[in-house]
Amino acid sequence: LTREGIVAAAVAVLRAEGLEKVTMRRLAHELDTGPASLYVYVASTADLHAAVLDELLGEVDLEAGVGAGDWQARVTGVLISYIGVLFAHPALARSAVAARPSGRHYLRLLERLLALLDEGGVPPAQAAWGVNILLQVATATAAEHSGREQSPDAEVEWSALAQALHGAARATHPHVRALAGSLLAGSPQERMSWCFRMLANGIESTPVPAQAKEA
Amino acid sequence: LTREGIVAAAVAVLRAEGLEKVTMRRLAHELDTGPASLYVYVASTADLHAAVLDELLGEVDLEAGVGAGDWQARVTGVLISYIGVLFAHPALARSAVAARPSGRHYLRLLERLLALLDEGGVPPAQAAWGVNILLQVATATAAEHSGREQSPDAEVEWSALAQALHGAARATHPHVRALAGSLLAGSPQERMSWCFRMLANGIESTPVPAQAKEA
DNA sequence: ACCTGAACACCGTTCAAGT
DNA sequence: ACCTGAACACCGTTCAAGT
Repeated sequence: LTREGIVAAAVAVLRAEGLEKVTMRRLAHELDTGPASLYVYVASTADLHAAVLDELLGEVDLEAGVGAGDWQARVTGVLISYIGVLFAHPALARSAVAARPSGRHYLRLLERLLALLDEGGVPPAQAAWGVNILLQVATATAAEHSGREQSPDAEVEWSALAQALHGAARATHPHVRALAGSLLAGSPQERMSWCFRMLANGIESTPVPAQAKEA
Repeated sequence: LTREGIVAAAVAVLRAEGLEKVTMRRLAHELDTGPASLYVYVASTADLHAAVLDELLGEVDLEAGVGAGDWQARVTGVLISYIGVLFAHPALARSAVAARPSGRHYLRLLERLLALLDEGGVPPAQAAWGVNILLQVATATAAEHSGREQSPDAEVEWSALAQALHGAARATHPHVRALAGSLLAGSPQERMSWCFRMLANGIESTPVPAQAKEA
């Protein structure tokens, strides 16, 4: 019984049955012991899920989009690969939104993104704050979309939104009414590409406050 | 026993003890019945939490930042008010990341943000896609920060990250090493203000693909 | 229709006691 | 030090049976 063994078993259960089944009791059963035994190596369920997340992050393709011309496309490529990895594990994406990861694969991803921003000539202080938002948006996007395909009432939720938007009263919600089409328009791919280009533009052109440059 | 009564009881429990206690069994106990009875009015725990979220959204101050000069400051004001509301209920913020809300208070917020972007002269198609990202970032920010103060090991997690960043090897993680200070710099307020200004700049200056303008 | 008791199939975490 | 049985205090959801 080791931490690595427990995490490996957790990843196996994740791939086979999803994060919902990655529980202390289930893992204990898998490793032929009782749940109490795991607490010697793992602080809590949250700790375990964080370890599983970092393991998965090893699959992100850091060279994605290297063929493409500009640095913005390369950043987009890496982040879309990151989203792809999280897409495969809906619940993990949701847990990643609240987590403050610091594992080795997370650091590797951070280093790569900072290198790409540097290549693009983005001022370092802006790159530092910007990379946080890039990862935050990517994580949230994965969490949001993965909510869709996972649960059976996701389709219901989506059409409830579409109905609410199109049914908004012209008198009280003129902008929602006028833009209902645009709000729902575009494929996920189109929206993600636009989103990351938009973020790159914003990060590139928005200076941070002077005193925050070195702290 | 009505849906409104159940939601009202849920909000009361949320305020008193947090979302973790807003469970079917607990609410049933509160309303002097069995958990099975609630399923006549509420489809699932997720449905219940979504209803509670929309209720809370009624507290967002849509006029925040109206004193300030430019539209960007007004958008930032509304979103910081939104973050403030979610901050008070950590777990709700996390659940909001995956949810696709469509309640009346959510629509009211959407309408206000679209109006502010319109005032700012942002092209409608860009405003439509942009408002999604603005709300997504605000929600994720609340979820992230609320993770901190809530759990006792949040401080541990944070210092683990700080250590990882400062301890990154110069050879393998040169950018992380060089920017460790900047990555952690700034107050939450400074970072949020920068973030929303950055997003406003990006949204304003990044055209959407032609075919997505009307769909 | 609406309501409910009881059951099914689970959870995380702690702790005293053992090896 | 490491491991464990057993317990404490819970969950969501379903369904047959009642009113």
